[in-house]
Amino acid sequence: MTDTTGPPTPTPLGERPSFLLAQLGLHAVTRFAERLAPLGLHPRHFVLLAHLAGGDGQTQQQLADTMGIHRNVMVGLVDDLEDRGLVQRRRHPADRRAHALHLTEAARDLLAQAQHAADEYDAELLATLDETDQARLITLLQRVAAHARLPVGVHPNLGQRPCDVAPDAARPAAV
Amino acid sequence: MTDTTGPPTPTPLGERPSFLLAQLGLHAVTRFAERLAPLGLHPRHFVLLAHLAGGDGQTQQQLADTMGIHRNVMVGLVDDLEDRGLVQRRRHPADRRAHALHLTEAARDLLAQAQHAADEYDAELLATLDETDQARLITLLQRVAAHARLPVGVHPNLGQRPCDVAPDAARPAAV
DNA sequence: TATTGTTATACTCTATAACTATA
DNA sequence: TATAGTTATAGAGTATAACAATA
Repeated sequence: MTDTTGPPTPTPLGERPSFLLAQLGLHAVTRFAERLAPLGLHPRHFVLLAHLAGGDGQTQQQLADTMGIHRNVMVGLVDDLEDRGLVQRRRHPADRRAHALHLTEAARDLLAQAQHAADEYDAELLATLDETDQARLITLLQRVAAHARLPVGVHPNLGQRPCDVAPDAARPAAV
Repeated sequence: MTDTTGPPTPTPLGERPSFLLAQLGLHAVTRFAERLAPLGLHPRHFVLLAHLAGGDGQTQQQLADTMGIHRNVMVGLVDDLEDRGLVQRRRHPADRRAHALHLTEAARDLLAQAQHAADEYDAELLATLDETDQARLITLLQRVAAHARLPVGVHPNLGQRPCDVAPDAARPAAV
């Protein structure tokens, strides 16, 4: 059968996994950005700090590859964080072209607060599910992500415009 | 306890539901846009056509509210589809300021193809899960979306730049 | 010749505000 | 006065290409 007339009842958007994921993904990143804004951090800054905390001294290019963004964008992100005294560009011991990025103590304090805010938001996002279903959902999402060959912990477009993080604005607690 | 030092082991990004949703959401909308591109449709066009198929004769403002976008953006979307002969702007029977939007037969044909492409993509996206887990994931996502008070079938930022849909390009099949 | 960091440019998308014609 | 549609404008974000320093 060449079914060119289409199915009698098309799948509603609210039942499409792709649509649900797109809708929830945008919502999650927007709300998470709102939670991070009081700390003066953009979601991308959070991801950058988190990745850097996993290994000090990485180059900008390495971090850009890890985060799935272009090195040009990385320049601006590091500029922001350096202006705020959260990261330092030091001489790379082995390559004089590259910068070795290092977190400051203030950054580790602020990152801990950001992780706490993220934990709170994640809990609230899934608050309607019991613990079993929460774990089930996370596992299912991880399986789908793995099947799509998405790198673990990498997300290039984390929140473009939910908040504007001026280097000299809104940092009530740390720094 | 004022836990300002943070937890000893921060939650990895790959275990955060907010991060997984953001990552998968962007991935889904990007890949879906690629599937739709051969039809000359942007995801937003697809959503517009799908909503309009549910009720012909709506005004641009009504559709914009339904889709969660501004009426200014709706103008451009309707322009695209009208240029391609997929929708018609007719006189509204009750309000001479408004346009009554109507789908053409070509649009219904193309929409059926797009729905088919969406079904195919959704199936592939979840191909790694058996039927039980697929249904479970969709239900869990719907519950989380409902808890977040997300309107059913509404997603404003559906794919900004994965493909550029020129009104006079790339329409192999219909129209 | 290739690569790191940087800067400049153009392009896209969005948000805001205006304008008109109707209500 | 408020609303539907339209247009224009400015802003943010991105991508591409170049450049200097170094490998």
